[in-house]
Amino acid sequence: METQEKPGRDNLRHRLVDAAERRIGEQGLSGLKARQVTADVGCALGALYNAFEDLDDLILHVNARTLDRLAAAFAGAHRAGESAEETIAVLAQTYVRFALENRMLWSAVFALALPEGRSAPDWYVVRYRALIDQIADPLAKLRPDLSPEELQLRARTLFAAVHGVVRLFLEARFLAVPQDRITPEVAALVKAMTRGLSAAE
Amino acid sequence: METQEKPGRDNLRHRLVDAAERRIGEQGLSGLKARQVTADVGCALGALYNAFEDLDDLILHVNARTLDRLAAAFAGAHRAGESAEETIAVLAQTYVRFALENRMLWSAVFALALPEGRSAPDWYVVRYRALIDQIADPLAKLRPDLSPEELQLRARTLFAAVHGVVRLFLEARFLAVPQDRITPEVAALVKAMTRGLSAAE
DNA sequence: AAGATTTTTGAACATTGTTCAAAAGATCGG
DNA sequence: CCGATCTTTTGAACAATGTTCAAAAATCTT
Repeated sequence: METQEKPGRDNLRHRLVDAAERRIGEQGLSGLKARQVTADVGCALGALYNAFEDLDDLILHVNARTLDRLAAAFAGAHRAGESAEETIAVLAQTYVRFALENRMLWSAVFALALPEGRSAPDWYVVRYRALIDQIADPLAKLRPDLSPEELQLRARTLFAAVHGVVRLFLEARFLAVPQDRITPEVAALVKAMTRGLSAAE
Repeated sequence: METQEKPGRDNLRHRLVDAAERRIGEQGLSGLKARQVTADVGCALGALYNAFEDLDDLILHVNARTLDRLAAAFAGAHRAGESAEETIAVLAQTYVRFALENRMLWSAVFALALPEGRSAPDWYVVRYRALIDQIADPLAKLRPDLSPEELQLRARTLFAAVHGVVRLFLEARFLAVPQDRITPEVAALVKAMTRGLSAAE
C-alpha cells in the first residue's frame, strides 16, 4: 500500500509532502499545521486524512526524504583506496555538514515522537538501516573480530554517539556553542573512537 | 523571583511540581495536562498560571529536580583512589543506570523543546553545568594539555556522546535493542574514548 | 468593621488534530 | 447520452488542550 506510488508531480500525496517539507524546513516541525499545509496545496482540510493516516504519517514521509538525502551524501563521500579510519571520519564530517545545512529537516527526523506503542513502518526503518550499513561497512575492516550482529550494534553505537554530539550542540538547549567548534569536537570523538576500536579488546 | 522559595509541603508551587513529576514519571511528558495536574492538586485551572509562567515553566522545575538527582548519583558514584579512566567509566554507567531507572523523567529533560528564541533560565542551566563539571574533573587528569575552555567543551562532547547512545537505544525509535546490550555498548564507547583521549594529540 | 489588596476561580477563548455525512466527480453498463 | 454506482473531496463539527482575565473569595490593614 505504501510501496507503489505514482510519482506524478500532481499527485496529491506528493504535493502534500512537498508542502510539508517546505514548512518544516522553514518553521521547524512545530510549524507544520494541518490547516496550513492543506491551504498551501489548495485542498480541503479533510483531504489530508484521505492521503495519509494522520499528520505523523505525513511527517514520516518528509523524514524519509531527508534520510534518503543523507544516505546519498554518505554514498557520495567515499573515496576509493581510503583507510577504514578515514572513511569513518569522512562519514562523520558528512553527517555534521548535512545536519548544519538541513537543521530543521534533520531535527524533525529525531524530534518526531510516535505515540507509545506505535512504531515506525518498515518502509521507513529500511532507510535508517541503510545508513547504519554504510557505517558498519568500514567498521568491519577495523573490527574483523565482531560478529555481524555485534557489528550492527557497534555501528549504531557509533552513529548514536556522533548524533548525540551534533544534536546536543545544535539544539543549543543549554548553552550555545560556536558552530565552528562542532566539527573539531566530532573529529576528536571519532578519532578517539576509531583508535580505541582498532585496538584489540 | 525564582531563587527564594518557601519549601513548605503545602506551598502550591511545590504541590504542583510534585503532581507534575508524578504524572510525567507515569505517563511521560506528553501525559502532562494542565487540567489533569491542577485536578490532582485540587486547585483551579487558572491557579497554575499564577504559580508558573506556563506549562513549560512547570516542566522545567520537574526537570531541575531530575537533574539534581542525577548530579547526586554522580557525586555518590566516586570512589577515592580511582584512576581517571575508572571514574569516567563509573560515571557513564551511573548515567545509563539512572536513565533506565527514570526513563520518563529523564526523557522529559531532553524532550522539552523551548519555543524558538526562549532559552532555559539561569537557575536551570546551573544544574546542567554542575553535571558537566563532574565529568570535566576526571577528564582534566587525562588531558592536562587542554585549556579550561577546551576541557569544558570536551566534557560536553563526552557527555553528549554517551547521552546520544543511551537516548537512541532507549527511545527504540527505529529498532528496539535488548536493554542488557546498552551497558556493554556504552562501556565500549567510553573505553574507546578514554583510551583515545589519553593518547597525545 | 470597612476598605484595600491579594489570591483563586472557572467560564470563555484560540488553536489544533481528527472525523464523517453530504456533495461533487468519475466510471461504466445499456 | 443517461442513470446508477462507486470514489474522491469537502468543510462543518467535534474534542482536546493551553491560556487569559474579569469577577468572586480570601486575606490583610487600619
